[in-house]
Amino acid sequence: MSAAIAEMDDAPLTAQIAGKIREMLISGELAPGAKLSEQQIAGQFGISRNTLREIFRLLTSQNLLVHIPNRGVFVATPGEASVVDIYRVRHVIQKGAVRAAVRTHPALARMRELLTRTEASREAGDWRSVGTINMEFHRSMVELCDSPRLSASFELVLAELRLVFALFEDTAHLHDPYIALNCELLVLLEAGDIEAASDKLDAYLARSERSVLAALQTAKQKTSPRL
Amino acid sequence: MSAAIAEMDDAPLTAQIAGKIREMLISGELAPGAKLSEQQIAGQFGISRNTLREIFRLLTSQNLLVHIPNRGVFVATPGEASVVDIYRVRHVIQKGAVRAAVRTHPALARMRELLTRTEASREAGDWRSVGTINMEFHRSMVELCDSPRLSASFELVLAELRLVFALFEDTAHLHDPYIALNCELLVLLEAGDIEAASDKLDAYLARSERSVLAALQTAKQKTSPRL
DNA sequence: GCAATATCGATTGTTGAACAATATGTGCGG
DNA sequence: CCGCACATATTGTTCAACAATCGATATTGC
Repeated sequence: MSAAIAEMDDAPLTAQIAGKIREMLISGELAPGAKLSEQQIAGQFGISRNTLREIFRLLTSQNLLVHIPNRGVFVATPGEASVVDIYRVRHVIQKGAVRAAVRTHPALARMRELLTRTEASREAGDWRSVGTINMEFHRSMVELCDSPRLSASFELVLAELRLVFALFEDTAHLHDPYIALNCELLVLLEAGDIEAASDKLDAYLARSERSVLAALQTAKQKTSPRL
Repeated sequence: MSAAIAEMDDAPLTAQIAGKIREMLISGELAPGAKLSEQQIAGQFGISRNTLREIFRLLTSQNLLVHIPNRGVFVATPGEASVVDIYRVRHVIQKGAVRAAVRTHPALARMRELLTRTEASREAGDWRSVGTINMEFHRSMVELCDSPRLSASFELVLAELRLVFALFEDTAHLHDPYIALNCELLVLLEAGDIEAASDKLDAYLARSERSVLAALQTAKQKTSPRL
């Protein structure tokens, strides 16, 4: 009945907690660079240290945590190099997706639906939601490839990118200008104009990367003026 | 003294064993579909069950093992769907690499070197080595992107592909025809002819995929005539 | 005899405690 | 001020145990 939001009872304990920690990471609840003490986190979630270590291994393999031997695990702190790399991956994979696009693909319909929901969230001023849906939009775009492995790889970098966004507090202006670009891109895809869509994607990614890098720059200045 | 072959002492125990198991997987020592009992494997390597579970999580996240809750972990058995998907990923990523190629990139030199070593191994009749070097060749190609994350993703599917090769016994004819194609492709890249190189890559991948699928078909018939 | 069910056994899931190995921090002496 | 020994805390790893779950076997009823 009320099992609407988060009710994954049956899933193995490690998956549950891993999901929770993942949520805390991309929501910024766990600050980047923070050290995650095994003892403390294990106590906090009421699980054993051994079980937690399995979870840490999982999240580390997803680039959300960094594991330094004999030192512990830390929340990853994506720097400019990571952002550049992430957008390089996006460029390759998403361009491949656009090239593989066919007009009848269900992913296009999903993208259209997400776009309307974005509009709604934007008018409601829910920028947090706008960011989430925007991510989903691009995730769906990659599904044009019909490749589970490619989608999985892409999801990895998207999660990492959300970690970057968690560094900022004001995400509004980071998403706002791109809704329109998303819309234009989708129209081109629905029309089957691969060439134009590809160019539009280039523009989108270049512009997005620049603004993320800029925001990262200012954010870094605020948190640590020197070093 | 005799510390020639495998002596990674300092690395954490889990990394060591994980590497060993990984080797056993891609060398076919652990047959696809085989169940890996925690107790047995842990005893075999003289490590604890807890430590082994961390390793299993790692290899599972790399698609080399399949983890079924409350059932255990099994060596992944890539089927036709996996092969098709793997080549889809290769298509997207490697095409992106070719597009990003610049004539002065060090990866090109490495590819050239690997090609000569392939020739040597081929004449020596060491097909096992030919396969390994061929993988390295394509791995280097992806490094044209200068993207650690893209390289990591690609390495994942390559490892899985080697798992497929482990299903066959006669890998000679699977690599032989492609040495020449690799060479032609490299020549085009060195000449800076992106367009031609891209086409050549398409041909390579299409042909390789077909032969792998064919080999998989016959291999499956031999192991399990029905079902 | 055969199908549905109950039971049993083995394996995985998870825990807690223990010890070794390693890094961090502290104080001492030079 | 610098380097070195020591104390401390955390991670790395193991072990033993118990709960939960799955598969197979044995039982029961028809």
